[in-house]
Amino acid sequence: MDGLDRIDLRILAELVTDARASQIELAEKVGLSPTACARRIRHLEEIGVIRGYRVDLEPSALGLVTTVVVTITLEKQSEDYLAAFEAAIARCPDVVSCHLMSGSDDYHLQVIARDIADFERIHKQHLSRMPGVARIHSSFAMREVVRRTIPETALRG
Amino acid sequence: MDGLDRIDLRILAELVTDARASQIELAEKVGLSPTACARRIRHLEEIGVIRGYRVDLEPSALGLVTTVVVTITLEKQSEDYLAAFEAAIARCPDVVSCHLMSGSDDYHLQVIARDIADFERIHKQHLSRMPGVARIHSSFAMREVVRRTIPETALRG
DNA sequence: GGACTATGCGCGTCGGCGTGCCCAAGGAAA
DNA sequence: TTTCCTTGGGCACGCCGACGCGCATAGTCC
Repeated sequence: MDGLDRIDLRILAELVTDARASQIELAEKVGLSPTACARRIRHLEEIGVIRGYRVDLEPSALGLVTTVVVTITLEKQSEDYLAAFEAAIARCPDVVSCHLMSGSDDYHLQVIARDIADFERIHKQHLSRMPGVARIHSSFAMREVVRRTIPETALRG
Repeated sequence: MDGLDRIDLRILAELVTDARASQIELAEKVGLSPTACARRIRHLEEIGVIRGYRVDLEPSALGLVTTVVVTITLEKQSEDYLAAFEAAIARCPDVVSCHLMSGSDDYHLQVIARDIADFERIHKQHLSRMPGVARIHSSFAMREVVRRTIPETALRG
């Protein structure tokens, strides 16, 4: 991975702040000419560091104020059980993150819903119908303290 | 919040896919004229639905392959304990999400590190020094199954 | 029927972006 | 040490396209 130098990281840091900055603005901020800057960006896109450019939406402004942390335990942790569950969970549109955890056969999910009633719907329609599930445990978030897309450490020269 | 109609949601869905699409491309996809489309986007920015535009980076391409779910319990849950902890955690650059959970005095965090050794550094330098912490429990993720910035449900007409 | 909101069209201006070429620095080999 | 080659940066040009404005219009609510 690490053909990235300080300038690349600075470019990425700027694009995290504002992905719509023109190459000219960008070039000024990182101390490069626009063409050199453009070349580096294209390179970062080609090697897959940059996956794309997305709008950053405010969930609460869309009525999504209920974050739930869900822990799911499977009945068995055989390959096919894992695969079946993961295929199913990937199709659940309310899930924003899902990780298979080590040290147990658990999955950790984050689900975002409109309210508690909406989460009940998600629970009934999706979570409780997942294949091979032994146990589901849900915890509601009262407040969001930190939200980031990537650790700041990653973009420090 | 809900002055948003189907067209607004379609615009947002397109911008989640590609925030660099020109207003002309965008307008075609949602079936509007460019000017009308631009007006709606500006409106969405003004009312705070759109927070900004960010590059989408691939953490693994930056060497960040270790996601850790951390649960932290405070000694006391008084106002000042919570405030002190939250101020401290917001300053920790490796934390990508932190929620105060209901039903207990726990915080749920997601931390992204380069590797296990890097997480040990984070643990020593930051987590174990947080004020008012009684207990820290860390679980390592083996695989990322789902990653989204916002539930797909939110943008369905 | 009047007012308001939102759309569509056409225009002009402005600025971005990409290309091609040249230059400087660093490394390797003779 | 000298020379060649490669890598990355800067400059200048020209084309193309986006953006924003103003106005006319349709649909809607009161």
